[in-house]
Amino acid sequence: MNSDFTLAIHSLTFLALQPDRMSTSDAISESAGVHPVRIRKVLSLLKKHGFIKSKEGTGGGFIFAMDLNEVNLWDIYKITSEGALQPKCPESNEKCIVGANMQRVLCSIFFGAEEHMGEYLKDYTIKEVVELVNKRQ
Amino acid sequence: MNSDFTLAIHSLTFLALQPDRMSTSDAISESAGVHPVRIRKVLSLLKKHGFIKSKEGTGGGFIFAMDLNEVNLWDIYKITSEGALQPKCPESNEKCIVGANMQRVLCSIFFGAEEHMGEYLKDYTIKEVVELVNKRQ
DNA sequence: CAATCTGTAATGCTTAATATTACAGTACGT
DNA sequence: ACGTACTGTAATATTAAGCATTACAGATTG
Repeated sequence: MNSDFTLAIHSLTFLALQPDRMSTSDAISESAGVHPVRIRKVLSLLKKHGFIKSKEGTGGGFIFAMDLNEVNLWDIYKITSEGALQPKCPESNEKCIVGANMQRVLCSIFFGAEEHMGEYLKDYTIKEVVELVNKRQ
Repeated sequence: MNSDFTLAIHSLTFLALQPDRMSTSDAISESAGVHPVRIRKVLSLLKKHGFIKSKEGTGGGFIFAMDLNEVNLWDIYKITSEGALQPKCPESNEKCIVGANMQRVLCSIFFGAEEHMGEYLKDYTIKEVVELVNKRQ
């Protein structure tokens, strides 16, 4: 699984716990244990989709822009990892009935699998992730 | 998604269409467009779990060992890719409540996602994959 | 105008996936 | 018995993907 997805969840959860002030990419990256530039790349995506707001300059940073209940993991998956389940089939042999059709069949099956997983992920909002994180401190 | 999974499906589908004779790793690898050694590695796994039988020497190869209805994609997923959905979380910051708990929370969520996807994959047997492959020749 | 941020491109590094080579072991045909 | 055609697997090389790092422009504040 793409780690952009987990970094996005991590970042949003972090921001959810700081609802009143801006958090810097440095602070989030320190919490997540990755490079600040990587966090900014992920946050840039989240901003583009309206989940967070950002502000440049001194005292700037990132802050949640929606209600915690409105954001679920499927939303985040879609923007960070859609298609990640799809198998990267090599060029298979068109002369063979299996080779010629397998890619089409698998793509359709995996697309369904992703949709199915989506139903599961929709049940987790950031609010619930925050609660789970808070449970054992 | 791990390509061992799709190669296993490809191989089993190939064998399903040759129920009466043995197929060589060369023939399967040509159909799948990958190196024979890689196919043998995957087939070795399938054999270990009883899905296929193999025979060495002249006229040898691989052949299906079960009923096509008995093998579903979840069975294959489990032996080739179990845990593939799990995020590879970097060492996050234990001093931060988010960093300290996120991995545990995500692991549990992703485990659930995999189980959920399993319910979907169980509905596809190799027999059905064969039928889908045959549909448009 | 100096300090502190975001935003993003470019480059380098590290690890995972895959291909390739090599060779031992097994079965068959003659 | 011996050459040929296979599987089985380890070791190595190559390629691709993921990620870190560097660099720097632009925005904002005091």
